[in-house]
Parts: sequence; C-alpha cells; structure tokens
Amino acid sequence: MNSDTPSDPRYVPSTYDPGSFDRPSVTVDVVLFAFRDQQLQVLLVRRRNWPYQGYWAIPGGFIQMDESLEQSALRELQEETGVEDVYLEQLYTFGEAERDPRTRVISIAYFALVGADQALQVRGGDDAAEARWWSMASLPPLAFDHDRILRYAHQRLRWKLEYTALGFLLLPETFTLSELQAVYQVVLGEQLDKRNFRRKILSTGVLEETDAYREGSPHRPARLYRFTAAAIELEQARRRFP
Amino acid sequence: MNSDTPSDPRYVPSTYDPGSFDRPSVTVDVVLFAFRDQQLQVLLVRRRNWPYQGYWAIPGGFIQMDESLEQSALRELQEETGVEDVYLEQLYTFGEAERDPRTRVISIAYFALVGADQALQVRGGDDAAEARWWSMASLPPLAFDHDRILRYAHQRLRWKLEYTALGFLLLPETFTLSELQAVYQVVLGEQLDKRNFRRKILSTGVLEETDAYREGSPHRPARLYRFTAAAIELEQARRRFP
DNA sequence: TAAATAGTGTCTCTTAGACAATATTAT
DNA sequence: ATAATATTGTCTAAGAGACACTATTTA
Repeated sequence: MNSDTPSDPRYVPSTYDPGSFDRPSVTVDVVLFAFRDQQLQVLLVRRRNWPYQGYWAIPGGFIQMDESLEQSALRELQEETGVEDVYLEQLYTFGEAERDPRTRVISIAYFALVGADQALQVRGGDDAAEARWWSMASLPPLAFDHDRILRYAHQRLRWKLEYTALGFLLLPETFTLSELQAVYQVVLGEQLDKRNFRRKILSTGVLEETDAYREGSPHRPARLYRFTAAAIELEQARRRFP
Repeated sequence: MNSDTPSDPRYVPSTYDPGSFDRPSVTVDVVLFAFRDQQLQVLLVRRRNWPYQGYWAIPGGFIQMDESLEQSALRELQEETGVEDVYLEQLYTFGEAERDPRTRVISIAYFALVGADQALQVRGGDDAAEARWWSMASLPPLAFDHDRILRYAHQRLRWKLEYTALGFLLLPETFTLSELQAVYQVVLGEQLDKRNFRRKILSTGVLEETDAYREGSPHRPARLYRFTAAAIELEQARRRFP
C-alpha cells in the first residue's frame, strides 16, 4: 500500500469529486400481490404526470441517498399506498437504456406479498392520485416496461408456491386448508387433489392447528390453521445470506 | 389523458430537467468462475487506486448511459480481463448506503461461468494493473463488500449444480464424465457415487457422446462427451423471460 | 333428510441413494 | 501381470400422483 495514503483501506482524499461520471437515476418498484375475492390481485397506482400520464404503474420511486434498497422499497410502498408489514424480497434489476423516455433509469424491482387482512388499508399517496387492486386476470395497460416486470414477478410467485410452502403469506393470520388450496390453485392455474395437497402441506411442518373453526356456513365448519413462526424465519434465513 | 400532452404516452416536455434528484453511482460487477487445476477459481483484479488500493476486487465498473446492464457487464469484463464468450446471468443488486466510502454506489452483480479453455486468455486492463485467478479455497482480502458478493455467487453456483445439469459450462468443449463429476464434487464439496452421477446426468439429455476418447494416460481411455445445443438454449430460455 | 363442504387412506410408479464387479488400456 | 481408471446394474426406501368414501354441520 502506498505510504502517501492512510492505512485505512476505506480512505478517500477530501478532494474527491463524485460528480465526474454521468449517473443514471435509480428507482425501486414493488410488485405487491394479495389474494382477494378468490383472485390473485396486484396493487397498482395511477400516474398523475407524464410520461404515461393516466397509465397504471407498479408503485415505486427514486431512492434516497441514505437508505438501503430494501428501506426504499418499504418507504415507497408506504407513501404511495399506505401498506406496511409485507413480505419482501428482491426480484430483478431492469436497466435497458430506453425503458424510461425521460432519462436513463435503473429500476430495482422487489417482490412483495401481503395477507388479505392487511390488504384492505390501501390509499393513494402524493405521487399517485389513486391506488387500487387489480386482478392479474384483467390488467389495464401499464406504464413503461411494467408489464414485463409484473409477468416476471408472477413467474416468481408461481415458482415460490411450487417449491415452497409459503402460500399462506397471501392469507390472513388464520385460514382453512381449503382456503390455502384455493390460493395454490389460482396462482398455479391448475386443480389440485385435496388429499395430496393436505398431506404435502402438513408434512412441511410450517402449519399448526388452532382450536378455532370457520363458522357460519351451511355445512361442516373447517378447522383454522396458522403458520408457525419457524416457517417464516426459515425462509428469511434462506434469503438473508446475500 | 390531458389534452395538453401529445397522445404518445412516452411524451416528455422539452423543458424536462433530469438533474433534479440526487443520483447514486451505478456499477456492474462480475463474478467469473472457472474450473482450473482441479479447483474452483474466481477471477479478481487488483485495485490501483483508493479506496482499497492494492486490494483484490471483483472486476466491474461504472455503467455507460447507452448500454444495457448486461452489455456493461460484458464490456467491463472484456476491458479489465480480456475475457469474452461467457455464460452470464444477473445475480443480485447490492445497494447499502455505506458500502463504498466515496459516494453512494449501487452495484448490480452478475454471475458468469467460463470454460477452462477460454479461461487462459486473461490479462490486466487499464483500471486494473493485474488480473488473475484465485482458488475459492484461499482468497485474499477483498475490497468493499466483495466477499459477500462472492459468497452469494458461490451459493448460486452450488444451487445451479444441485438443481440443473449445467456444470459443463465450467469445462472445455469436450470432457469425460469423470472430469464433469470432479467439477460437481469440488463445487458441492462432497463425494458423489460414480454410477448414480452418470445415471442422473445422462438422464437429463444435456450430454451426447462423441467418437473421441481422452488418450495418453496409462489406463483405459475415457469417452469424451459434449453438451447438446438444446441444453444451453433451454437454460437461456428459462432465464430470458424477465 | 338434503345439501354442502370437511376430512381421511391406499396403491402404484418414479426417483434417489447405497452398493461392487468387470473392462480396457499402458507399462 | 500389474496398475490405473472406465464402465455397468440391482435393490431398497421415500416421495408423488391417482383415486372415493365417510363425517359434520345447517337449513
């Protein structure tokens, strides 16, 4: 190491000018899914400004210089839609040169799931006049390349349900096994055998019985389940590594 | 849509000033693996400038405003190390606020594999005085958070070999099944049963026999295999979606 | 008792893993 | 012949998928 520089490897001369390169803008965008009305739904906001004025878009915005990417994602989601307490993971970074007509924009997309009970408290924010849920089966025209981001997020969700037992992230705190099966069937787009589904889900150990039942229907009540704390911790640990 | 704006949704007023937000710097970094000398090796470059002067780092650099992220990754790899023709996929985006002491830097990390035959033509570039291969088993101290990026890339590689048959991406164009098994054993860190390994790999259909044998050893020569074109296309298709 | 959904068990087939002997080549 | 690596098959256990009937509740 050069003796002119302090021994701290992170030393930077005070004369350093960080402005010597062209810099792109960096945004985070969050694809938030919920299961409502027996459908897979996604939260979109309506753009008030050009470009794509009036088009619907994935909530997101520019990062701030002092927050991590994940913090940015949670902040934007809160500001634009009022939603908090979501399951969040990084999805993919989109950075084609022409994806935003204003200037070069790199977008770090996040993938988020919210329980049906949390999904109620949705409101529009400042940047977005409106925020509302859309069924994945009938989406409006989307701004920028957001349809591509959304399709990729949908694929990630399918993958997640196919290979993990985390479908309960889209349900309220307690739920019946039939309700959970309905989530899997809608997301995966296929019918599942009830006995095989129950055997498989229960064998993972992520669920536990409660003492309660889903009452009020003109037929036999179904037992309510909840997920074990260990289930989420395990998944968080799997992703925490990077 | 407002009648003041042209009907093109991508319309941007000519008075738009893109400089009104603070912007982070954006870099791409490429973790390039190869299998050399019966070891998993990674290509690193030595930093000529502060911070972390003299430390080894993953090759990478600032993106240019007119190229895609993937193009940036390939360009940086070529400039700093002379390597071309690699298998490339996006790994993860690292963006903690303090990861670079100079200024806020978002780094989009890529994961790359190169065949042992391609891996020879390594040279240092302008930004990096030296470029050389390091065994993953004995790494030098790394600049920034590059050890974390590297560990994550290593995990991705293990995952890839565990769940796909793409280990041949680390080998030259033709190879014996024993050589391929050695790659899997080193990367996964465990011994594999020869019969089970061959059965499993051959059942995927990604390999085909050639007429040639590995000659010159004082024992029975081993048949050489190559991967089928369909194998790579399938994997590319799986990743092309986003 | 009729209607509606909840809840349960077995068989089969496929796949993954443990395991050892023979084949071929150069020296 | 010896040394060295290449090549091949079977058994078993576990998991995945196909498949139908009984149980419980309300109206």
